Amino acid sequence: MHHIVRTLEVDIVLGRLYPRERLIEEQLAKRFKTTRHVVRQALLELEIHGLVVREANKGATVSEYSAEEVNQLYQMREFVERQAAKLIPLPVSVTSWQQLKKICDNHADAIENKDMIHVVAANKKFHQVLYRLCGNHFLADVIDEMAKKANLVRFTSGTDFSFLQRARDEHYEVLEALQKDNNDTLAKICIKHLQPSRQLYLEKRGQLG
Amino acid sequence: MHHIVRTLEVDIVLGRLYPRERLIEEQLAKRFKTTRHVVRQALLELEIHGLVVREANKGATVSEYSAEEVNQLYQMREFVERQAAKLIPLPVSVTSWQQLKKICDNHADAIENKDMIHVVAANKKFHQVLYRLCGNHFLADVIDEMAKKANLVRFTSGTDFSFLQRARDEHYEVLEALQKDNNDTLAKICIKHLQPSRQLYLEKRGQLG
DNA sequence: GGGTTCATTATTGTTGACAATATTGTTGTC
DNA sequence: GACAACAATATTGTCAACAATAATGAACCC
Repeated sequence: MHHIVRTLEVDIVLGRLYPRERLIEEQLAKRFKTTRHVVRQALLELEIHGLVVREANKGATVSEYSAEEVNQLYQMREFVERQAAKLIPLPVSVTSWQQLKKICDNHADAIENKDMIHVVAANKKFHQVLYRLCGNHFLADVIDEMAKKANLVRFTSGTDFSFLQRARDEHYEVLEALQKDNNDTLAKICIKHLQPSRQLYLEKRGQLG
Repeated sequence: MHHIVRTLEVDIVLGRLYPRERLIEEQLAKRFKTTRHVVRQALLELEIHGLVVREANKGATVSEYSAEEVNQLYQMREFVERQAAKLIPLPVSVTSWQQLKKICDNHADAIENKDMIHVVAANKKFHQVLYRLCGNHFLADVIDEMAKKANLVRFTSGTDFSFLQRARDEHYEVLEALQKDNNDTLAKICIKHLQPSRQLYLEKRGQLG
């Protein structure tokens, strides 16, 4: 079941699913070669995480955030990621650093190959491993949750190459900061890393509304 | 279905359900006069919120947090509640204030009557309405989520009267602060308000382990 | 008696069918 | 042609029965 949830999340990140798009149980059941039952559970999970909205007897649709909500969401992300960055004991252990380095390199490779699925996976993994270093898993979980919600927003056209390159470079900046002993510097980079997707969305939204 | 979730949450707050206690689908189905199916969904929801743990083919049990996790949880609660307190525009509107006042009074009444169910309900409502004033519903939601998790910890023996009285008095302190124009003061009261339950748990835990 | 295998029971996991509801399409009337 | 009432369809919600798995207890062997 969790496989369905993850796949739908990826669909959302990659813009294969749009906000307000309907999610029909039977169709999903057919697609994932399973029964409506397990699809239902998956939709419930997505609903709880705020990625889809469900109305009784009407069904599920992909959530949509207003510009105001997007601002609130990013305000929250900055807030929790800054805190986590401040809590990470610096410099980090060699093993942690190497683990992150590896993920970064995978991410970079995936970008080169325009393999968006692995780009998304490596990117997600990088942030998860990074923020778990703060030592507080409640905080790390919230960061992860907010990142998922932000995926609703980041409907980047798949080939926004400079956008991806910038993210990649910033990951290496993070790696560098993790070897030094200045949490404020690390926090600054993390916050900076949040801005492009936020702005991209608000611009696109501005064009529409 | 949501009714089951809420009822089980209350059971947890009131200590009618203990950490590690098994939750058997059929028993719950009988108790709530429904089918296992809807019980299952309720358990899934509780699992996602971290209140129960489910193992494949083995069933669901009420979650248990280690002392370390409790510390992390309260660290997180202080962090988010402080932030929300700082964001609330002060002084609050008259209508908001009166709404909170009413809830406070209900809470006080329920304590007098030793009506624990309403005590819990009013207490929960007070915090929800209060923190929603911060204007960021993502933040407010996280605060709510953390409060739910903390309920696993606060297995207060139902008649801990002085504990309840103190909470009640602190609510009125909050009300007072909401009429003034000092977010730091408000934040301090909010943080102070968190301490008793944290300490109570750690003491009890200390007795055990 | 201690341990191992096997049967029994308790519990969860899965399925298909049916009921309830909302949406859409159609007909008939004015 | 616009509107209302009704019929048909699409979709979600609920249920009971069955299958699969894990926990428990009994019988057996050494």
